[in-house]
Amino acid sequence: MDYSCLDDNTSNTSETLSMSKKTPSPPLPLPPAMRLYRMGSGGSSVVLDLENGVETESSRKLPSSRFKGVVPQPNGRWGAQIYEKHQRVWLGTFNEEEEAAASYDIAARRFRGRDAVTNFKSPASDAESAFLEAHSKAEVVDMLRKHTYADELRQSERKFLDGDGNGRKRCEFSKTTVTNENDGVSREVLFEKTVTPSDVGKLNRLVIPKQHAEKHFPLPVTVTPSPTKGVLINLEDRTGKVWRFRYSYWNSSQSYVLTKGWSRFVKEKNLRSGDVVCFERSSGPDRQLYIDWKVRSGIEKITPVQNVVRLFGVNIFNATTTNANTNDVVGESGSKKRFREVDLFALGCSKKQAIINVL
DNA sequence: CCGTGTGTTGAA
DNA sequence: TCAACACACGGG
Repeated sequence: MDYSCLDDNTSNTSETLSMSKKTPSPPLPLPPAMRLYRMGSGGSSVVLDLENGVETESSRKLPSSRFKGVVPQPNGRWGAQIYEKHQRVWLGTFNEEEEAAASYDIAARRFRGRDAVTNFKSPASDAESAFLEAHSKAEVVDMLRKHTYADELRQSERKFLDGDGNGRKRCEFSKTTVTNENDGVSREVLFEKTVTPSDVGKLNRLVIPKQHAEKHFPLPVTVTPSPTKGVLINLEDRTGKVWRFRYSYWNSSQSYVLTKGWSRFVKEKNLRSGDVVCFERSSGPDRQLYIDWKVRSGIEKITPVQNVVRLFGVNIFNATTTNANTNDVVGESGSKKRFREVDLFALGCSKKQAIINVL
């Protein structure tokens, strides 16, 4: 948690050399079938061998990463770290091994120059090099840890393109939901979904159309009857905020869903049925995922929206808002979970029940 | 309670 | 410099 060890004055700007050394080619991917997925956490974690769905209690060994600077975490996620001055600098934890590897790469370039040995080829554009130069090591590390690097990079490039170095208040949002491409770092639009009433209702889940889910968000083998707890995915929105959702497959309804975290998104963005959510992915090596939203086209509304939360046509906002508002202003932490519970209480059912109702 | 990331060690 | 391993600590 402390970057005190980061000495930003160390000479590292190896901008002098333009001719790049060559970076090692990416390691060979493991055959998916041979991969082990971990469940649980801490010392009591158990390795689950998806090959035959058997817990191999014997092997508590964590799987090594095939990437430099990447270390496994007990819960199946991946940590990224880089060393400098005999000290480890923690770069954060990530769901995907490649994500962690890409983060290491970024740190390596910032710490050791653009010719640093990295996991992936991408020699970093001039724009990105400049961006790295413009930020301290601590700042870069912070962005990596908060998973905001890709977005900050994009923003800086947009600002640059807007000309007028006095980038005062560039009126963002002018082009609301950009299915942007020429945004410095390009993004690929994976798919969009017009949300249904139940997507924004009490079920606290978003159904991802099967075709899109299987194409873009393949889950690690739905082997065994054991209900996979799913995975956590991070998506960044247009404000740079990172959303973490649980993504899993519900056998009972044969559907792919975003669950944990989704209702919070719905609430914050005031999503209503008919609105559209858009999933995008950075074309860069980071493969950062993005989520965007736009209000239902057509009916242009005045929708003050803020104080109305309809459920079955009933505005339940009053039942929850009082707390929500105060908590929003005050709280920070600990309060949010409470909303959910209050909401559910108002509905006269538990979360579990809510889910069961779907099944 | 759970996950993060630090403490630590030994190998490269 | 680096990854492996164990687990203390802090947030939710």
